[in-house]
Amino acid sequence: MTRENSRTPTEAELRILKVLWRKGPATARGVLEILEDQAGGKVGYTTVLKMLQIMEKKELVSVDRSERSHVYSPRVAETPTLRQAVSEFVDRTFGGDPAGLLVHLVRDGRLDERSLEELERSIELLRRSEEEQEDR
Amino acid sequence: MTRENSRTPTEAELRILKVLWRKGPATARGVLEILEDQAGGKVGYTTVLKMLQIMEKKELVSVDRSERSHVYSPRVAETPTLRQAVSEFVDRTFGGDPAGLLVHLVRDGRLDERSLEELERSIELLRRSEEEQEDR
DNA sequence: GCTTTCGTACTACGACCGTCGTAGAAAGGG
DNA sequence: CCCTTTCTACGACGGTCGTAGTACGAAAGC
Repeated sequence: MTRENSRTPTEAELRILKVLWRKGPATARGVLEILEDQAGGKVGYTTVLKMLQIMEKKELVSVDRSERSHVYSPRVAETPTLRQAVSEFVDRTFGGDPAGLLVHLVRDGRLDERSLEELERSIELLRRSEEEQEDR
Repeated sequence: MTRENSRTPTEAELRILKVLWRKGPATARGVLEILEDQAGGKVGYTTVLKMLQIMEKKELVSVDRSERSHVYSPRVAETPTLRQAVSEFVDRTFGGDPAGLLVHLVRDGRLDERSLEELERSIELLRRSEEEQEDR
């Protein structure tokens, strides 16, 4: 399977993107430091740098080379990226039908009350937007 | 990262497992035929065979070699496998918090009205069961 | 019996993934 | 000016993934 050009970021790429989404533009060292903080992740500096360079090639990040320390910024937004990841996962794992996934999720008991409320809000929002479409 | 020994099946492995879950024990050719039926998937016979052999090594399937044509059976059950896949995905993509995933799912507009209603029912059910626990 | 068909075993390959080592440029301190 | 630190660039490596070619034996057909 000739790897499709636009796939979801890999695991390591996503870890880095999350840092950039939270912190905004950062240098390789900046990303490294945050990565090291979280959950015993010992990574080499050059590893992070290489990752960022690869991600630039994939157009996941942009880079400002005007200073000696290059500054990387996310080039993809969080929401669509995650949306695509979900969509791909649903396709691969549940043949494109989200219902099965939902059953697993809700039954897992990992949702707290706040999450449930937000979920209900989302449902209402979706219903309303669909009504609008029908009214047209 | 020394790949953990018990990870979720890969994409191709999952495709094959799905066949075995639906059809029960099958030969390499049997699996191939079903795979070819669905969605223009042209695969080589030896590819499927190799996959099955790898999956045996990973203990995803068991094999009966008493006949010339080896017969493969799934060795992992569907529900826990999918559950694990979901869990891994939630960890990787949403840092272990399923709420974000749900929001994406709902917003994706891939859920029809029936699914939404079922989801709401599940939420209510979950709330009630949690109340019970608190009452104890 | 001889040939054609069908099955498994073995090997390989290209792509990607995550990880670094090392080399060399650049900046800054003394 | 030289030395140390701090960057980037380049290349490599061990692993997995998906795919398949080829070899060879066993079975089946004639």
